[in-house]
Amino acid sequence: MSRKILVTSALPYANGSIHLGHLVEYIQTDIWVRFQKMQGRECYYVCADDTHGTPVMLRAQAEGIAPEQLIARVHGEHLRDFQGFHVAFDNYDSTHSEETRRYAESIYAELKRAGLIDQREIEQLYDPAKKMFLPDRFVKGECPKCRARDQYGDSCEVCGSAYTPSDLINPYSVVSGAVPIKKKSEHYFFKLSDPRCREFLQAWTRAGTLQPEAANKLDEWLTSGLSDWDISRDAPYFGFEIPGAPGKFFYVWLDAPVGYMGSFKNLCDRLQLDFDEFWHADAGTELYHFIGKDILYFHALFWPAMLEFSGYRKPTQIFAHGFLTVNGEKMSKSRGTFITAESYLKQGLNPEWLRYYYAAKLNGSMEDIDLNFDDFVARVNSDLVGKYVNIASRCAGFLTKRFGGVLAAPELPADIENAFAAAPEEVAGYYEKREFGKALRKIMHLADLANQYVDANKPWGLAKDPTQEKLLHAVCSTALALFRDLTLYLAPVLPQTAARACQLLNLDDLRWDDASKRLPAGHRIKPYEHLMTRVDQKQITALLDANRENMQTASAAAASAVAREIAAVDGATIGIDDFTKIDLRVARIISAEHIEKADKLLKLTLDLGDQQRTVFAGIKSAYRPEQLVGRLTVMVANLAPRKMKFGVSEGMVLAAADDEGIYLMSPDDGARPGMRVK
RNA sequence: GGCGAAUUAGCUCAGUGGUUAGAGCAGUGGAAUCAUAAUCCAUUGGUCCGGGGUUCAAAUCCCCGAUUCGCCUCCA
Repeated sequence: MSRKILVTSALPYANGSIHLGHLVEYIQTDIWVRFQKMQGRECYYVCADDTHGTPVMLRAQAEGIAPEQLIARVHGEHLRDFQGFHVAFDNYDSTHSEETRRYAESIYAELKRAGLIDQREIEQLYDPAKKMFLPDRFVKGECPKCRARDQYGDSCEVCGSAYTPSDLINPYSVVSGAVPIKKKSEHYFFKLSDPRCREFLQAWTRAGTLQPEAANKLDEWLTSGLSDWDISRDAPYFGFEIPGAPGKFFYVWLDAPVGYMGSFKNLCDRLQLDFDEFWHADAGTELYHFIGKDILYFHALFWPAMLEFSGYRKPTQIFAHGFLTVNGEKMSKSRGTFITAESYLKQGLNPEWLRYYYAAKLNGSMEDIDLNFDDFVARVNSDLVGKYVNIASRCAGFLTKRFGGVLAAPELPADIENAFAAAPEEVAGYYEKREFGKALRKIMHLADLANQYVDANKPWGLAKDPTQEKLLHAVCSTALALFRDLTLYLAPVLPQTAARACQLLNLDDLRWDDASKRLPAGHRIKPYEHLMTRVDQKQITALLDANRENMQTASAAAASAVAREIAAVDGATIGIDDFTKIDLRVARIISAEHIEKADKLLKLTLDLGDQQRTVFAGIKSAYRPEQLVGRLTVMVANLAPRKMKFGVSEGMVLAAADDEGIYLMSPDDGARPGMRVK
């Protein structure tokens, strides 16, 4: 029986644009799905926007629109970006749908009936100005260990220590700037600590459902013990209200994976498919989730447990991939070092270049992959234009001009015949295992053979000799037959180029088993039009420049939004008395040195006129010590001394900072060390 | 701090006990001129992160160290 396969990619969050990091996953999944479809398998690829949660709610407020308006707009943007990269979902839905609500509610009801839902009171930080509970990310303050300022509620970026939001010194709400208070609330928990869950997960995670590295990671988590999972959030919250629990909503991570079901149900209704055939506990069909390694926890623990104890089938396998780095550097959403899908397309870069490059780097593991733009240019130009497209380009002209576009029977030398005959199975094996890099390596080796064949037979030489007419015809027809095979193998990666090659070859479509059938003598092709242009390094430069500009605009917009929020809250202002408590002094930096093992700190010695101070400043990323020595700056002179990992810091220097950089304060000319700043 | 992963040619990567460690690209030398996109032939290049060990034999297995990156739960 032919395989029936349901495939998902992780749902992108509706609070942000699709960037090149997201695309690794969607391109990976799309290639795999296209491959399965070419094999003639019944395969569906569904996805959706993940729409619920605090960030979406707050962003909609900041924009002055309803969350529903925001998610509708973002849904359109996301779908546009995916289509731009030829990611062909069978359905792209939203978690804010009746289908998803229904499955979320029924799964919850089943878990409750199974005795796996617990209720208990917990204490959390609460924003009294905004009247809402604050997730960790929305509370900032000073690190309890090293006193670094503006640290998130979970861990310190300066000293790396982990803690809880209530440990923060001088905490403030990122939303309003108000001081959070502690408040109790009743929460609902999925009892993952229940022995039934533990036993089930121990078996499930070792049943070949995960990559070996993922299974190891899960093993660590399982042996260290699972605690219950908090699945409720208090109003105000954009999401689904929990049945029978007014003011309580499903946590976004509960209904996000349920969105896979919701989206598929929506597809079933459109195409008259049988939902149960894919989701019934005993379903004989296959279910695969492509995810990033960062959300393994949710997909390999919570999600299968939810499905198991609510009577549904579990995923056949979870395919986790690594993160994307760009030119060797980590790209981070919050830092804004990302290139959006939209800007890539707007700059006129070919989406298939990126699909090819990612595919060349992808394998079945969760290792990170690096987008190195120099390598990108070299690889795309050499492989796709130089090797692959070149074969058609150098032979199709003869066929059109000399033979009316009609093919002769191909005549392959034995070694090439053998190499190509073995390819369909080998390449298919690589695609199936998600070893795309190996697949492309093999395909490019075949392209090399095809170019060698052309070179050995020199059609341009044959063309000058009227007695060689027949051989010229055979050679060009053979080369084109090889080009057809290569197109077939590349089609999952390059759907658009493959479609245009089909036009050239006058074929309706390409199926994998066509590889065994040569184009017959007498088949007529169409005139050659160029199939792909080269990447110009200048296009890359322009792309990088464009995203730098975008980021500045974006951070400026974000800053003004924060300013509006802060201005709206009375509690955020202080009186002059509060300000005069701070003793600010002009100081001269008389020495600055690196600290062994410190990632962010420099050790400064400051001259205050009548005394010297040692201050550790988190400015290593922006300044070299030799740039600092001798210059004037401003310090807080009456800050309590603080023991830090590398010594005692006796104050702090003032600097402006955002995601882009750190800028130390300087007084105008004439200021002298020790002068008070007020 | 604990645990884990990675480190191989200028670049991107293969290679998990067995000749003299490979590929593509880049570089160098030559050939070709069909292709408004290029190719073909030859070739330079390696302390396999460092050190120690096991073994007849180590890039591969073990130990120590360096660097980078993750994870260490209610964070998307």
